[in-house]
Amino acid sequence: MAADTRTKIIHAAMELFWLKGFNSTSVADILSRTQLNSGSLYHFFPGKQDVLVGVLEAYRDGIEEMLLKPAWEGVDDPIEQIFALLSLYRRLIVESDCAYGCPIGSLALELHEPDPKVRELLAENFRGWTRAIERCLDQAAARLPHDADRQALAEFVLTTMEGGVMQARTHRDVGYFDRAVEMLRRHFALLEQAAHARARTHA
Amino acid sequence: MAADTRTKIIHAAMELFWLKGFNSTSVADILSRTQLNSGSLYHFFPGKQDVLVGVLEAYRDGIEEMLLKPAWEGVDDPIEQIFALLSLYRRLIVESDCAYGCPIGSLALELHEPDPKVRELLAENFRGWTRAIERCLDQAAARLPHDADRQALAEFVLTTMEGGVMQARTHRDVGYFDRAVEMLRRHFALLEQAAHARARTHA
DNA sequence: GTCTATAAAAGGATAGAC
DNA sequence: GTCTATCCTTTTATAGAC
Repeated sequence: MAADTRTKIIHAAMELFWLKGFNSTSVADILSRTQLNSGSLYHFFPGKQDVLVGVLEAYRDGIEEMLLKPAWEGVDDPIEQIFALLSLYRRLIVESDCAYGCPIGSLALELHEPDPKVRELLAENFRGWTRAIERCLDQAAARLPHDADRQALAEFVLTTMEGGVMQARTHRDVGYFDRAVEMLRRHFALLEQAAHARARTHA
Repeated sequence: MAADTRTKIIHAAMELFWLKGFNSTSVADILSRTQLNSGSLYHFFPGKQDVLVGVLEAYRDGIEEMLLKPAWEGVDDPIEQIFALLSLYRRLIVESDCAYGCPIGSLALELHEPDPKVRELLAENFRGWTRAIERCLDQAAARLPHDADRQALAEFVLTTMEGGVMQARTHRDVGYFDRAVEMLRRHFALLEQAAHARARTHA
């Protein structure tokens, strides 16, 4: 089915905000890419800010289908699902010649005084991401120390992704991302070891 | 001594780029804050982009005096120096009501097609930061597993800081930063344990 | 719902006197 | 080195016909 006008605008803006950022994307850019006219855009959106709201809602609502499902294709182990998601980001980095930036993270740092709706949507996007990781950790709970803070650990996976993406992009070298992920893997290995050791002690 | 014009511009731009970002800071903003006129700025800088270069050079050249020295006041243990630096960021987050963003990280994600000079300066800033951490790790080498990759570990400290700052800012809650740092602390604790265990085995 | 034309403002940068 | 005035472009947004 041909996308309706509103959807076309959201998708074009999604890509442009990702490629150039919010401030560097003009309404004219969006119109030119969609082959629409000013009147159409302002019929659906009061202003550019509202297009951003639509884009952030689309990211939030698409996390399952557009991000997690592709990343977890054929991966069953919950811990490996976490690293499979990180591998997907690695692919995006490589495919963009290390110019990739997480669209949510980039917007979160670009917008210095976002209106409350925008800020809340950025936070919702992060929460959706970390909750997905948290579900993996819950499934793997038996392999982790029982006092492990799974929420904090899930947030730390996001921390690793965002920090790794930022450095890979800045240095234009995916090695920075790889090493960050490797550190996280080592952390999980140490946690699983600690859980084992403790289990043995109490056996 | 009264700062000369060039310095005044750099300092004003430094603060404005940090508060509002590069694209959202106009030349007029800089002029208004410095009480200077357009002619003065363009006498010292060919354009706005070049002011940015000056700002990034100032950050790079000031890392020791402006960042590390204050952070490490009275802290001798090299591992504790790492966490003292992170504590300084925590203070900045709290003092800004959780609106704080790392100026380098924010610019690194805001500027999507930076010219080579700007990109290289962003990278140099990150390198200066991670090298400082690496020096701490070198001093603490005996307490870490001997096969520990200290460069990767130093980069991971930056990863933690940047990811933690980004989430604290987005959620407007310093707890996100605290939990990221706590995870890192746990990682260091596990590393020191592993180093100990191995040392005992080989004794 | 979409089109064209255009208003209204902001932004980067320059010119030329002093 | 600094001042004022101003050019030119880009940008967001609106008006009103269709």
